[in-house]
Amino acid sequence: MTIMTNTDKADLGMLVGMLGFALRRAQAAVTQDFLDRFAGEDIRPTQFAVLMALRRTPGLRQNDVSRELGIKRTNLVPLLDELQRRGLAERRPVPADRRAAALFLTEAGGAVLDRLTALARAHEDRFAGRLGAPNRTVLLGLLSRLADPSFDTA
Amino acid sequence: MTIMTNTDKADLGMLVGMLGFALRRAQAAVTQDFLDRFAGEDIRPTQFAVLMALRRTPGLRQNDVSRELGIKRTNLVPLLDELQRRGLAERRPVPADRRAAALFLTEAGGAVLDRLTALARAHEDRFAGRLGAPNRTVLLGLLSRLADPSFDTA
DNA sequence: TATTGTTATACTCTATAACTATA
DNA sequence: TATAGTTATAGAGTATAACAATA
Repeated sequence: MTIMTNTDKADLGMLVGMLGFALRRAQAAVTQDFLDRFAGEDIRPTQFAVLMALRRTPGLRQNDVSRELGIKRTNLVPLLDELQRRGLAERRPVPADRRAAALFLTEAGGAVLDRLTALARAHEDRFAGRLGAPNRTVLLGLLSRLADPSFDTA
Repeated sequence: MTIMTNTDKADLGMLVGMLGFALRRAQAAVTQDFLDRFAGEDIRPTQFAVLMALRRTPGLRQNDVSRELGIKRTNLVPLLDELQRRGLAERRPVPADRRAAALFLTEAGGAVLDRLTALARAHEDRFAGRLGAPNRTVLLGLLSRLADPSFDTA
């Protein structure tokens, strides 16, 4: 009896037709490009998302940020500790609720975020180029639809 | 001076228009559904991918599997240890290269994979329903294009 | 009683260096 | 010298339970 072996490239078969697998590969490519570009600023994707949220909506509470960005409250604490340690964001007391902390970009944080935004634009442009700009819009729509359970019964 | 606060839902602004963020949210939704459905079989996405690859291409070497699926060789070892411990897959010596191990589904592994495939089909159907079947095909095409650097200069 | 932020902790995923046995 | 598989380990990312202060 001969033992069958196969040293060819794996034929992934129906695996490549599965959404989860396709998403994983696409996200790996996009995340790697992000990490390369942002390495010099030492900013991770989640930190960038928080800074963006604070620019768009100053005064957010930690609770809001964690809920909207899908970060557990408990994991947001050390992330904010570091942004604060680096002088990019700050927690301010909320007079109306002394349990809460309102979050703001510092002036330095705003300047850094300006640089980061330029990096992010080049990052987005790379993948817009890979897709074609109209397809990028299509993709964003389909991805948000994937994440939205309200389309389940439709 | 009044301290401005904002307890509304965060306006995520241009964050929702970023591919990385959209991919993260979509993948979270898809992965959660996968984990829910596969919890009873105690199979994780990566384990499932390996089993699928072994069905499609019996006799693959660990090196091939790790390269094609994007798993580090080193992390594949404990994964295979467990599949083997549970009697779902096995390593067989390769006469032509005594360093290598050829990977195969066991009979029990094949039977389990039949069940898993049915779960996977229902899983895929949920999101096909969320998108509409034609859109699912469009999405898969755009995702594979995102992951393919050969489109960079095109 | 419930909520906000916090601490401590654990589990998964991923990544690197170095070893072994073969080639 | 290089490669296949392995070991040990470290770092992210993410998860739960429980606490103090406040509502």
